[in-house]
Amino acid sequence: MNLKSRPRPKHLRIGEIADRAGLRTSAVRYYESAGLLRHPDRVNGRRRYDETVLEELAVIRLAQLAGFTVAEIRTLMHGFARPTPPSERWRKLANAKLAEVDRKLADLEHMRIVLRSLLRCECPTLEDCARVLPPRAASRPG
Amino acid sequence: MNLKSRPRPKHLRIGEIADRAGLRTSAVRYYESAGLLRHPDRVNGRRRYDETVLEELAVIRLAQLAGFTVAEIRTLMHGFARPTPPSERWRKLANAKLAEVDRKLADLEHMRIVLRSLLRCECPTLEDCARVLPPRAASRPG
DNA sequence: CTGGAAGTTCAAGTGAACTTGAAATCAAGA
DNA sequence: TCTTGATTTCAAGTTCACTTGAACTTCCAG
Repeated sequence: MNLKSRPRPKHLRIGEIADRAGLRTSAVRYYESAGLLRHPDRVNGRRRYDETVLEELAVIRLAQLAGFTVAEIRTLMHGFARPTPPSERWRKLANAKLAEVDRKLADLEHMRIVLRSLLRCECPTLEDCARVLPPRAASRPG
Repeated sequence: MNLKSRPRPKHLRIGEIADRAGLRTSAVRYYESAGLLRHPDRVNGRRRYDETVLEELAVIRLAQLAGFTVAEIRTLMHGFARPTPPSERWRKLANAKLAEVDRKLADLEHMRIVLRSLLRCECPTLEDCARVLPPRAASRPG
């Protein structure tokens, strides 16, 4: 039989996985405990991975770049009844996240405006600077 | 003497201060303990304020709207040799903050781009979505 | 066999800006 | 006086994504 020709799955320890993914081993263990990665096989108590875990870590990274929290990534990866295509998974989560990102963007743009005006300030006291503010808590217009 | 005509400083308790500022009393105490507000007079152990504290709270709020942390606000309000005009105080802090805000803005813009592309995803698996990512940790280009 | 690197678990620490809880005190109206 | 509500202090909890520390165990080269 052609046992040799079949590429047998190299078993990798957590240190090598972490290195290849640019993570600390503690992060890999954390992802496992947080339900992002499933429990890998163990050899004498130590985790043994095959290379597919690197793809799962890449998914995690992609989702992080998109701003998703660990809880959201868990939903994304394991929170759907079986064969749910990525398109639907993303749609379920990305719209809300987009709205969230847009809110944060607006906040930061506002900060920029405030900061620029503060840099042009000529008030005699700090209290004078603050007098331009709306009387009370009016951060979100009713 | 015209004692009546002189507006005597109404002494306000912490609850009223908090209400007028749109804060919780716990926040006002926190600001005091964090060195943003000085220790007010006490009557029978309870804090008594005059209305000027509302202006200091307005300064705090302004600074928060600009994105400053509590530590930075403390510097702003009490971290300068005495008669330092606001212009100089703001300048010392606002430039760095502006750079910080711009970095966060860029991060969020990037998230937006990623999210929009995910919403257009047609990959058969999540792992395929992630294949477009740069091989390893390349978040900041060298 | 030995030493050191790498692995294990579990609890606790990090930072930011407050909030909450507990237990006690105080003011004021019925 | 009773009772309610506001206040006090202090420590600890909250959220997030990990990291760190302590105390062991296991693997591997020499």
